[in-house]
Amino acid sequence: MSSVRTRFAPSPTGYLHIGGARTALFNYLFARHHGGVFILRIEDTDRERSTPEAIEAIIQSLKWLDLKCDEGPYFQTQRFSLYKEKVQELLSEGKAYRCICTPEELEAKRQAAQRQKKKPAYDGTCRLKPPVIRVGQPYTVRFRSPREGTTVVDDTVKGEVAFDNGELDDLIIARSDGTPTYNFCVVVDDVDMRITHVIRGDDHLANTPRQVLLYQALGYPTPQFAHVPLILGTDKARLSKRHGATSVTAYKEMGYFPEALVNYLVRLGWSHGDQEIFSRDELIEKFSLDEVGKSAGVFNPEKLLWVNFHYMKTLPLSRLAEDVVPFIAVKGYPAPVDHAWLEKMIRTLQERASTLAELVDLGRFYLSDEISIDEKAAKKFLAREVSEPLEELIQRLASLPNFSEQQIEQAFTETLKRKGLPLGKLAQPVRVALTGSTASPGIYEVIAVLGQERTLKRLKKALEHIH
RNA sequence: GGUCCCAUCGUCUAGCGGUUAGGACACCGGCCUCUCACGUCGGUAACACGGGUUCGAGUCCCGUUGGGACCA
Repeated sequence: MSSVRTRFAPSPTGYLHIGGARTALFNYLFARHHGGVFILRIEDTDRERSTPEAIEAIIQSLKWLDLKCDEGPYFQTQRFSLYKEKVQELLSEGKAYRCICTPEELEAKRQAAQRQKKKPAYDGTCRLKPPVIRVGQPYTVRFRSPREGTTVVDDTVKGEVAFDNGELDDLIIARSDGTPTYNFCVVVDDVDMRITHVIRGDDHLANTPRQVLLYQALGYPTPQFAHVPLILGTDKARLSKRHGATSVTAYKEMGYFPEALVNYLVRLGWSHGDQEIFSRDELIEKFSLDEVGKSAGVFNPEKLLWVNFHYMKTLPLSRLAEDVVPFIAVKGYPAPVDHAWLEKMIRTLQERASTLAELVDLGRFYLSDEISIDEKAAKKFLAREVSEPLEELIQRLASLPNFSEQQIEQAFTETLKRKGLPLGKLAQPVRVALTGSTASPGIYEVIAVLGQERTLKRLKKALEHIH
């Protein structure tokens, strides 16, 4: 048994889609699990719609998700000579034939067939009577598909799926300009790259019998197929742009972690008992096509958010500090130079933010001194009766030798004891004064992170506001 | 329209002939508490329908319905 070789073969017509990312992930995990090889092949034969930007975006997204390929990227546009060679081979063996029917004729036939309620398949004019081709006359090449019998696709996920050969008409494998067509290139490439397991979206299942026939004609064994169910939007239609963000890039920009996206995506269609969170090593160890479900799944952004939140709480602070920097920049805040301070700040916020973008939003009062104070909060908490305890607190905080959380807490309790107040009576006004809002991390933490100077400045400003 | 695929809480899913049908997200309560969260405890909520097979079907078979994909 030769070693496992899988491939991910996207068409570079846009950003890497969530569904594509999951297909890539499954291929990657399957290959890694079996100690095999994961290959990236760019299917860029549609020159109209393929762009270099899309190629770059796909490669970058895979890199971000940490799905490294062992071979490739290969580009189909660089492999035309191979396809042509294979077309010639089928032609010379009589397994394919030239067809001079024009698009107009074909269209007319199709319409005639539909009028008679027959299936609009190619009628086989040139298959039955080999055409005489004049010099320079354009022709397509069609695959001579068997008329009788059935073709069975052995699929790891779906089981054995039988197709009646009578339903399959003679597929065009080369267009009149000589370029090969999709199904043909796929088969030739998968053969040439010695792909052992074709793991791809459900949407390719109906194409598969044609490909199986092509394998047979070319004289190669078929790989093992595994068609994984599609990802749907909330309305149960195939996930697309109109369902909102669907590209990997978009999630990166919204402040999601690659680990979270991978973890969410792998569980959409695959499960391992009741386990929800998997490390990369666990994924490689546990992933199996046997546990991939058959039915399509609805993409649930809220669960993804929860998974991301999990990683927010568990990823090391140094990593969070590194990742959050670009999100601070897009908001226009100055980048904190003190990495240790950034980590302290994040520690107070990480169990309150689900994304890096939200982290920055919640931490805005740390990142800028131009805080906007919520009017309602100010009215309620920055009232006259707090001015006395606030003044005392300011004095105590100002005299602290080192500004530790413990000392800060002590300053609070002593002030409160003297004034006979519960903590809430002082904590909330201070919170509003320092953060502009009634909701924030623990007040001692906030003060410790802000530091003595900034804290006193804001508290004094609030005191002025009260008077 | 033809061919093919699919069907357990709202969503992701466990289940592989005998279960009080389990977990997770979301939602709703209690506790914790300086606010917001985290955490924790508990709750609402599902086998699409109809026939079989079987002592016994969520589980096997057939049909219906519904959804999806591909081709045109």
